[in-house]
Amino acid sequence: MVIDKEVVFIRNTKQKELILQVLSNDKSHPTMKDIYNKVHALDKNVGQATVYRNINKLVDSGKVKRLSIDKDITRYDGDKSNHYHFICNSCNKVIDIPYKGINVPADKINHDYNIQIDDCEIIFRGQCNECQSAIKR
Amino acid sequence: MVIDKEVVFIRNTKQKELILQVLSNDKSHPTMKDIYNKVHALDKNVGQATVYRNINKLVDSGKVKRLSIDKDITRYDGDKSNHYHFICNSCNKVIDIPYKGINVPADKINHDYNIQIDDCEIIFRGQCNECQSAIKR
DNA sequence: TCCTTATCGATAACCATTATCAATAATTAT
DNA sequence: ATAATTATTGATAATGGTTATCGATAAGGA
Repeated sequence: MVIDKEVVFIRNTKQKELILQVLSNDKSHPTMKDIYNKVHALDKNVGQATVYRNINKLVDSGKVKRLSIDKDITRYDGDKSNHYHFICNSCNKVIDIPYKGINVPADKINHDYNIQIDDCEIIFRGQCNECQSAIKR
Repeated sequence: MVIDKEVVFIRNTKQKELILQVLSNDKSHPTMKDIYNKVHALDKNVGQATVYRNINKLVDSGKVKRLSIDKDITRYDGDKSNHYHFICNSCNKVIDIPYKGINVPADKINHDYNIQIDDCEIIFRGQCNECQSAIKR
């Protein structure tokens, strides 16, 4: 439980703008390295610590989502549309699954468990089309 | 895509049995360290590499679930009942959310996206009761 | 323009996990 | 039972993603 969250003035920096710009509406589920490479290509002076720091800030402020999809590598999602993810257990391919049709009764859960749900991440795991075929063969 | 999955004979070992026993029906969402400590208390000869190896095998065989709940630390779940998880963004407390009432149309998604869903992990994030109160104050 | 200090860039430190390898023990064949 | 094969173990080194540190820089207010 965080009690003394000291007030800090947040500054806008070129680096932060650049990183957000690179992530905005990116549907490729990039890793930190992917993001760093893109950012660094646009500005050679940006270091990777800065990318880490700003990605974390963007996640904290809800502008970007951190995906827990892959145990080995953290991915980020700048796509703000409501959707979930499927990851193939064989080839690790990630597929976006739009929100529609999935009914998560957050209000009822909030009430039943006396919690306040701010976000819901759904991860489907299994076999993609190509890997199913490869196994069947 | 894995093609040449060579056939390997799997052996039953005391260590593997012990680790599964420690994890079975454990609802505390233990970390690797938690598990290692419990196992090591029961058998001083078991090394942590062995715990890592066997946990991974148990996850692969579906006997235990690896939870992607916390970005900083991997947790495991030996509770085989259908349920999802809520984690408090402030104090990192984990609460089990039973399956009932959440409708995930896996069959329809399988059909629509031509995939085969084997597992569905849902992670709710937000504020637990105690941390909500602390913030409101 | 000056002042305060959040942020930056470079790099060291941290730590969870995996790789390596000789020794051991589980399983199969004799 | 005994021997042979080899998956697994235990110890430890290596890996790699992320964070901490720190002097320098620059954002934003006075």
